[in-house]
Amino acid sequence: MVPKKKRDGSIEYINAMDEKSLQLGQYNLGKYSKEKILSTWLHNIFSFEKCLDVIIKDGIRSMRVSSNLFPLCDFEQDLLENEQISKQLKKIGDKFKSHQMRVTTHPSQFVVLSSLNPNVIKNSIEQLKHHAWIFDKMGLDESPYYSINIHGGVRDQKKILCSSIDKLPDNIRKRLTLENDESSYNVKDLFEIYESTSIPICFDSHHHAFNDASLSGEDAMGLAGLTWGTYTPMTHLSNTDPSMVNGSFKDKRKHSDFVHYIPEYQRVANNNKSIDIDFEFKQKNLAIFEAIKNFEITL
DNA sequence: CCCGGTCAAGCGATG
DNA sequence: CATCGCTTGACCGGG
Repeated sequence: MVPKKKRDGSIEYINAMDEKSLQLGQYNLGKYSKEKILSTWLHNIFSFEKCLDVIIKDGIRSMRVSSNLFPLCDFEQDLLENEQISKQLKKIGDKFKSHQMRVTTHPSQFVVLSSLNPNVIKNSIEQLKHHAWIFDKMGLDESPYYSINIHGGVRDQKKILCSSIDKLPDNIRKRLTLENDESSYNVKDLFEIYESTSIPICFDSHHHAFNDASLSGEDAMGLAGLTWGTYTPMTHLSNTDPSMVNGSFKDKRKHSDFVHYIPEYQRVANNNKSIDIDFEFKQKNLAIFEAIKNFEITL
């Protein structure tokens, strides 16, 4: 988020990432020319670099790459092979590396490698290929340090999940991480997947509260930490909004604007640099600054 | 300008 | 059984 002065002199914070989207319905009506689509994509990746500059200036060392930089690219694959796009992604990748930043991406909820429908798996792999293509273009190593992070998907389908993972191309599989979710795959479930596939577990302390496998947060994070080898484990942090603590599952899973609570084990591990944390708060960098003031957490 | 309705996809929870 | 929510909201068409 960056400050912007309004006409009346007051300051409001706006999203530094000005991302444009395109709609399939409009596309199918022939409303989008190739030029329009390409210019939207270029707008997004130039905007992305501006946003990255803000993050770097803030001293934040981790950034999530949007899954929507190239709307409708599934239908216009040829347009992706473009000199300007390649150059800009390379430039962004170089900037990430020269500032020792950790880069992650979180493909959408429609990526389900454990689906009972083979076509869903096929489409999921296409999505993952696209994310891996972006990381390749940025020149980021094939390692979970630069992770493509997804959820386990359909509950109780570990066999399908493992066999889908085994079939993934290297440039996806070597970057893949699995995150525990609130209802289908907890940390113990994902540890079983790890034993068969070597896919590291991205521990989410908020999700863990909903689906804890009878493990304390500390033990769950410890178990997830065993799956990372020499890499610093990535973890996620978010909170239920205090006004929602007595609400329904739906209300409680929603992420708050700012940080209200950091589990002590996660705070300590962050400050001694044995884990990294992705802050999932709606106010983004503003939430991080406020947390530094309020919770003795360090960048 | 501003507003309300709408927007590809999978899945699980909710009322 | 329709709707909502999934880190982050944007686009479109009509007033």
